[in-house]
Amino acid sequence: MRVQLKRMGLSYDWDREFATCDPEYSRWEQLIFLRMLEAGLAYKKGSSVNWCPDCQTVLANEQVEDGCCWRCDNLVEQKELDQWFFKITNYADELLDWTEKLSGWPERVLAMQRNWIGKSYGCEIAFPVVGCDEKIKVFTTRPDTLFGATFMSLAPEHPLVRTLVSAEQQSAVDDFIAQVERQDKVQRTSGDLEKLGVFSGSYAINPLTGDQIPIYLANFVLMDYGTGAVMAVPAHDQRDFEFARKYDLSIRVVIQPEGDALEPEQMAEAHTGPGRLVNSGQFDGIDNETAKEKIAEYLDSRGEGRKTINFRLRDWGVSRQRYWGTPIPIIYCDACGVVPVPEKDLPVLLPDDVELTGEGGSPLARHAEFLKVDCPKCGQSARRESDTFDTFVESSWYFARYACPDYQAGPLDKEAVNYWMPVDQYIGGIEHAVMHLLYARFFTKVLRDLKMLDADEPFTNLLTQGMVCMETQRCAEHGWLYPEQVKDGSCVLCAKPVELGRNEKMSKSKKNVVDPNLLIDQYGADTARLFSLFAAPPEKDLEWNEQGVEGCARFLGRVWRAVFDNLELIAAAEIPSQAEGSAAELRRKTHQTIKKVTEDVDGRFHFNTAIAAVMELVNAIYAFKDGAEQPGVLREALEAVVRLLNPFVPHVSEELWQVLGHQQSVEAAGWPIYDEAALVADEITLVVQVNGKVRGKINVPLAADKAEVEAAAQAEPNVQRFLESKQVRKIIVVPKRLINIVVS
RNA sequence: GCGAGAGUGGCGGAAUUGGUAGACGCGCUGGUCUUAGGAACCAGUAUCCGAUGAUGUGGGGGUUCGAGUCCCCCCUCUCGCACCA
Repeated sequence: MRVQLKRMGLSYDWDREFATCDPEYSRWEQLIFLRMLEAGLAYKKGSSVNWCPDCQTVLANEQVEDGCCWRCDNLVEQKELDQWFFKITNYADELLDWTEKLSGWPERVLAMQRNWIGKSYGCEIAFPVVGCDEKIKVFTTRPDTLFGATFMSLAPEHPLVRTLVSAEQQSAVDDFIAQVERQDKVQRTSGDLEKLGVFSGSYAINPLTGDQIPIYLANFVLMDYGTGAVMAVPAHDQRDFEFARKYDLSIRVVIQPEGDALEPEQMAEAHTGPGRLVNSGQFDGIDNETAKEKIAEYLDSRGEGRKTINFRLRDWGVSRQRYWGTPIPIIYCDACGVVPVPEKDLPVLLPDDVELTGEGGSPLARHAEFLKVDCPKCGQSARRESDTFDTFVESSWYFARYACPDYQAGPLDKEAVNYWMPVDQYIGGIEHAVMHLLYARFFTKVLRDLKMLDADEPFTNLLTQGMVCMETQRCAEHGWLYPEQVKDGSCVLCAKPVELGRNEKMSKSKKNVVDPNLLIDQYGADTARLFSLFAAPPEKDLEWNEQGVEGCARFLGRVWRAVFDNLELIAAAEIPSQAEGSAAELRRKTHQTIKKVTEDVDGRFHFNTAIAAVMELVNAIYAFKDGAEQPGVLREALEAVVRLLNPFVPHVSEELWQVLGHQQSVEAAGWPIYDEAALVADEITLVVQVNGKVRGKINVPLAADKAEVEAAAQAEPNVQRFLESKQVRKIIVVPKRLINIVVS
């Protein structure tokens, strides 16, 4: 990896290099964990967790994509396990608030994070159960519809289900739960799943109407959102509406939209929009937004409910049953319980003699020597934690450690970290929008609260670069083919015609890949660099295209020849401070290009247009025929090309800089500065429009005033044709750009 | 369903503040040089028309002297989230 990065000529500060599996890095990571433990930001609890049977490990919610493992794409199961968690929910509000302040981040990443955090304002309401002391708590964002709650839906996993089921309904409920359990989580949350439920046999009491309402179990109610119980308002919630129709439950309209009169029997769908309250006792006539407040206050005053805020975000489960990862520095003692590893014993290192059987399960859990440890408190024999941290923990603070990679006295040298952090410009793929980028933000806030650094946020500006894509190719007999396995549209193995597939992200599995080493061997690192910057703006996917690569190689050849072909001519030439005639034009182009490239690169990252501008300058150099008269201007132009290209093609530009007669590196020459005076021409071309359509162009002196410009425009022969027998009503002059003559 | 983004030549893409739409590159066409060209250089290349010109940035309206750009409605695509109560 390092060799390849160097081969591409990338300028990393290798002095700061470290690996997150270095013992020193583990030591400080484990120390951070111990501090989090003391601060109550890390805790252990038994819960239902995401389990990937293929990886044989637990996954955080963020790491489950469409019900599948983010790494291996296998279906994720639920499993009851004791796991370590980080209290990211403590920071839910702050993480959310800052999404409004991170102006240097792409909106879609912020939107994904907001979505993930999922803050919603609502009300928690306690429903008494008939013939039982228990109350069922529900979370709702619509307390205004409480009078319309005609039944209740519980998640099948709800802890009160066992208490609530009546003897008559026992077998029906058991069947239903078994049926739901058979469905995996993807099916369960797929949206078009048929809504199914079963009556529990018990009734709750609607605290406002006093009505007894049946309690159902429903497959669409999720235990891990809200309280796992829902007050069902069929008239004003589509899901409840469908459920009520299916099981013939009563529907009560409590919100009437303006100018309409809803009747339960005639409704085809729930009314979820605004309106005024009806059938709602003392709240009748109030608009529903106001009613949300009023009813919440009323419930609060009677101790039956309170306003709450609910988050979708769950705490970050960090235990992994993998070998590769930082060991969690914890010891379990029969006498003392959960004991943190003392600081002096850090780091807890992975044993280097584990057996990787491939059978699954953590190899550490089977490693007797690793597990065996004496309790630091009582000295009796105890057992080490065999789980390791999610590797996202490592990537959550490495950027801060880069500020002080050799610091010995703690995880972070606060002074150095405060100097470097936050990172001015962070670059990463969009795939980490709600994993790495959320965890890194969380960790930064934790480290701040642990007084290890001062930054609130880790990354001021974020660029989500696109992926490199290429056409896939497939042979009926041999499957996916590497590009070099295709000759003239046929498979080299069997000569069968090759089917062209979609443009997809380069991946080994689909064989649509380019080997960087071969690419560098054939074209050189500079061509590879130039193409990847020129083909598309960095945030877009890059379509790899062999002909485009060749075009870039061709351009570098053109630059090379432009220098060598003119070398003799410019050998003794000095850079001029002004020029005449065609040389003045070239000089203007040179300085305009310096300006354009500077502005495109600095902050805008529009490398493709910057490179295009240099290409224009090179084209102008080829078109320039008066080099013999003013060789200094030619030298200036060629040197500008070389200097402007330096960040993109460092090897070629360094070489050419020497050829141009310089002793020092082109980098030492610094970035070129444009001469403001060289940008302006004496004469400028203006577009003349008549009624908004281009009818001609005129050349006028730069200093021409408005009256002169107007006169010249109207004198243009082609323009005159369109002015004949027309009345000029208005003339708009946009300085240095155009004139629009409005006629009737 | 909700949220975000996008839709411009044969292709990748430009147009930064409302001011010449299509920069630059690929591809294609023609030419020069050459034994040869898959090298290099030059010219051309949005569409329609013989031409002055007309049309043209997913579709339809609007604001404006002027709209790819601003506003409204609609269509399509990509990404993310999703029975979130």
